[in-house]
Amino acid sequence: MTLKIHNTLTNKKENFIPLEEGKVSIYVCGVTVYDDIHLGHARSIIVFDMVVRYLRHCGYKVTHVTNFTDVDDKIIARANEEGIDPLELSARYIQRYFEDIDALKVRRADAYPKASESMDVIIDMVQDIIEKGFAYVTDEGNVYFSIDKVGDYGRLTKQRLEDMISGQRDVLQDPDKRNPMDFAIWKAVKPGEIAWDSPWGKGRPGWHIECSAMIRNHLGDIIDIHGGGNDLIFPHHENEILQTEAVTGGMLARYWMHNGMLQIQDQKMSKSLGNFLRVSELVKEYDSETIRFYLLNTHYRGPLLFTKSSLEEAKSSLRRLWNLRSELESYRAEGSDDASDIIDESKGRFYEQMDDDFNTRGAISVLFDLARELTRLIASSSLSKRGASEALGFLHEVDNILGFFPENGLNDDTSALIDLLIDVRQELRRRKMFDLSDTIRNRLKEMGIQLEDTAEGVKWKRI
RNA sequence: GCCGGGGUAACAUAGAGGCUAUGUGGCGGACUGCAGAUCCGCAGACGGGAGUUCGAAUCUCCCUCCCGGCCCCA
Repeated sequence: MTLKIHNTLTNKKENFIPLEEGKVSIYVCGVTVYDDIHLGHARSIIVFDMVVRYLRHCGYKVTHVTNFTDVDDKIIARANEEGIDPLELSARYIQRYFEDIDALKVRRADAYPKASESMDVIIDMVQDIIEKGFAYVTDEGNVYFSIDKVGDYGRLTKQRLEDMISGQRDVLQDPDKRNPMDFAIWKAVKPGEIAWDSPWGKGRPGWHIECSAMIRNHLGDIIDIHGGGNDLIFPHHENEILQTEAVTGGMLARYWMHNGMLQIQDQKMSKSLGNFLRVSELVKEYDSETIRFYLLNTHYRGPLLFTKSSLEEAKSSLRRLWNLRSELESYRAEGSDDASDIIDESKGRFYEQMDDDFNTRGAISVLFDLARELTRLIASSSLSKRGASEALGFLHEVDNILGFFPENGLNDDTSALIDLLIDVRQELRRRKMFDLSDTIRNRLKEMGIQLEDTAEGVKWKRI
């Protein structure tokens, strides 16, 4: 079974073959840090967290780099509003970013380079591009990448240059640009802006160059996977390709992966549209597992329309899987069925789905099929101990990839107290004092402990 | 205008020529003091039209609607 990845470059699913056997380098475009991250960012972050987790599960040694754009027009504007230093503002949101992704159980990347701390490599790269004849310096100290120097513009975007020009917005163009499609790789300083010294005078990097430079600096000339939201395909990723290729003469990334947009009320959720849902708010209301489940319960490339009720639905669905785990953990009967055929088949199907361009939705369906089969065996006490622990092991594997299960249980003191309450309640029930027994159950439920009366005795779990 | 992704049962989503799709919700049943959980069963589908084929939700063409991108973006 080989992993297939949909490559935006070719628009096809391709067998994944890393440059160096057993190793994968992956760069995922991060955020511009001038505000809190929203659920749309979380989708991208969690999708690529899953991708990295899965690649590691497959045995690859993965190096994952994600950047922060901490020098940018909007950061400067926001900082000026607040009357603080732009880097102070970005530092604040970087810290919040980490708080948010930690709350979502996202595993940290191996490096988080910032534009502001990568000026040397950025300036070197700009210089290199100029020297190789792909960029020019204007009198005002702007450096533009010259579109006319490349023969095949639009490889990733798959559009002809003329078509893009005709669809262009009316933006104020610098008259010094030789071609309106030329883009800035270095911007000359304007009054009140943060700036760095460069051979072309004071200024700051263009948006696209930081990624090209940081990729090269951290991962080398060519990387295996480059990821990000599909709103970055043009112009950001297109231009990254041009810059890097101008310098290295080779390709930038072998596989380009782009996640679909999260939509809310039929529009893209976006900071600039102001229709966003902060992750920091969301995690107060929903556990991270539910949010992850919601986001991964659809294919990463498709659009996802957000509604509150679909998040509620994700919550109910996920509880089913949690229930399976706690049933397996507390399983005490000694049946004879190892369920090895069911478990093996589920594993096979699960990984088949994951290998098919990370089809988490399909993989999740397999989990529910398994849950039904297994709970049936549990209910009839025919599952063997061995089968139960086998199944639990698989759920553990799944959790390692998808992050769907919470940390286990309560400490022993607490569980001893719960057991005591259960004993008392059983006695009350025996005496048919149901109002009191129900009170205990209700109060425990309020505390997040669900009691269940079953044929095999009383079970409890966290909800 | 150009490029890309979509339209699947009440809802959210997989699937991609013939095989009972998954979840949530609904209805009926089993279990229960009640609740919960779970199991069993039922209903319900592939935007519209033509074509290819023994057979199309799946392939081809046309139409239609939605969303995204076209230098603010995950």
